[in-house]
Amino acid sequence: MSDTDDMARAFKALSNPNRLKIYLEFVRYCDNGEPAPVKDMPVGCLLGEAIKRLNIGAPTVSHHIKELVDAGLITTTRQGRQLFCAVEPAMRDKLRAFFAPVMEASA
Amino acid sequence: MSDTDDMARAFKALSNPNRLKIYLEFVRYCDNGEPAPVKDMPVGCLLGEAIKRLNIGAPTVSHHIKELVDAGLITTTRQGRQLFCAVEPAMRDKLRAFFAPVMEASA
DNA sequence: CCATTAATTCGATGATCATCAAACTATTAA
DNA sequence: TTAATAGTTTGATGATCATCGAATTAATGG
Repeated sequence: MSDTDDMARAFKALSNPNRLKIYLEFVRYCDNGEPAPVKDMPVGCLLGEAIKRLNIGAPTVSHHIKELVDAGLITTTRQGRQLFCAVEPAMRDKLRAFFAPVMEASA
Repeated sequence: MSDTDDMARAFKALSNPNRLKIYLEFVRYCDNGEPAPVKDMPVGCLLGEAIKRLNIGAPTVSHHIKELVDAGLITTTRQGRQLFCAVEPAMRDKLRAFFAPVMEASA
């Protein structure tokens, strides 16, 4: 698997509008510019609220979350019956680097 | 169509490995850090050489290029029987901004 | 005009996708 | 131990996708 293929896989994970919105919820929650950003966010929150906003069922959200995990974009942990998600910083940085201007990247 | 949907569409266009490679050829060619970067690159070049590298047929490349255009990632012009492609700077910047850290984006 | 070249269109095919409803598992609470 | 809650799995369906071969259009060169 080439590096390009890794990127393509990440893009595929972000190519579904609902999945992108879910990822963005996590990004906003985890990377909001605070000195020590909160790392985790309960999916229960998504299921309870965001699902209604997105108008998709629980199985679909579950599926989307797994896709985001498989693409290396987020990680999950479980606490009791709740799932916690966190943005994977390595992949986020990879994406940033990918779109960084060539001039800056090679400087 | 929300801004998020625009992004999702761009990601979808980049989610196919071959299409991503084609786009990257254009990016490298158009945005190589030179003061006045060359803007255009003949697709004929792709068809002649890169196609062999990618191992896909001419109809497929033609299709991929149209997808990149529809997603707003590149533009094309025609000269004689050759097609010329250029990276769309607005969309490239949008993608960069999308992955820019929140801290920097709001500074 | 004819042949060649560059790219597109068409039609088809097998593959993957997004989503759902129903059934299920696991955890908590009464 | 029963009920409720959080999320997952399964199986299905209609939709979209990537790719191809064949036919097609458009431009160039003899």
